[in-house]
Amino acid sequence: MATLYVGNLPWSTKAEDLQNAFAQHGEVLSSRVITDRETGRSRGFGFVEVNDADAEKMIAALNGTDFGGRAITVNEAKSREAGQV
DNA sequence: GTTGAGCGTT
Repeated sequence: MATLYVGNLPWSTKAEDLQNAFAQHGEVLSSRVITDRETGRSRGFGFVEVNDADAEKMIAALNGTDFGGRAITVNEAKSREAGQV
């Protein structure tokens, strides 16, 4: 699988919103919206875990597209664990 | 009741 970074999200975006949007373009394994740990507010970005074979297509399909009124940024995520070779 | 580049949590 692959992890996708999703940025420029509206404050009101939820994990299920990402899952719904990405599921239309590929196989979504899981999704997560990053919220402030101390306040609980959305940080305006998140991550979507998808099938590795569909990751590129989903990035191309959703990167720069309108989401809740904002053009979101979608890229392959780089992070703390897993996904790095 | 806010903000706007950036890469999360066991």
